[in-house]
Amino acid sequence: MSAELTAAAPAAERIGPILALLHAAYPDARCALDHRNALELLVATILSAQCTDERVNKVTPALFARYPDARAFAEADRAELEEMIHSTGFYRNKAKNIQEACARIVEVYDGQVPATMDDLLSLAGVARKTANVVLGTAYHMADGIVVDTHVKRLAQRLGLSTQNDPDKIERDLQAITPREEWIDLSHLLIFHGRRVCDARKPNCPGCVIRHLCPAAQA
DNA sequence: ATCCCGAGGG
DNA sequence: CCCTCTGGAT
Repeated sequence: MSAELTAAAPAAERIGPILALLHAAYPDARCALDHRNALELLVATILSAQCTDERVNKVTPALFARYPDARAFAEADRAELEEMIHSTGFYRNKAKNIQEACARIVEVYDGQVPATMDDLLSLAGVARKTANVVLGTAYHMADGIVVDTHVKRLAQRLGLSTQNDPDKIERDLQAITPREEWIDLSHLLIFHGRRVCDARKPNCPGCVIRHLCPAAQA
């Protein structure tokens, strides 16, 4: 007889099937921010705050052509940089953070984006979410799990965490997810969040993991 | 808790 | 009009 897993099962038991079903649904899940190196990914991720990746990808080609390295960003004219990233929102904070972060990368890290959590967190505008993106995708050294707005929402709906603070949600996810899946987990939840488990009107009937979701609507 | 901030969708 | 988008600093 099959002990069918239900939405009422503990998160630690549901995470395996959830990962397997999402892997099957989104075999191409990956970082959606266009980039060619760690610095470009860092800048794109800072720009992605409260902004769609699609919009970030519209401004970064010209941005990366104009500013090819950390020194170029650090020495850029602030007003010109602000204009180039204006459409991503929060453009004053983002321009300031990019320039301060790049100045430190030049002065302290010899122009190379650091590859440890503590060093990344010392950069302006970089907290755990952005640091986890750079470590996981640019350096393939997942030190944590990316918890953005999609991961937060889906973790809560799926009952993988009852917390509200992203750092606490990250710890809950770490506790039930094999480390080798930490990078994929975020990409899978982000893809699913965008295509099915929308913030406004989730498409539960079309969801491949609805039978494992406490929040699923009939 | 509040501020930063544009763009797109409903 | 309102809500949301790969957040972070104060």
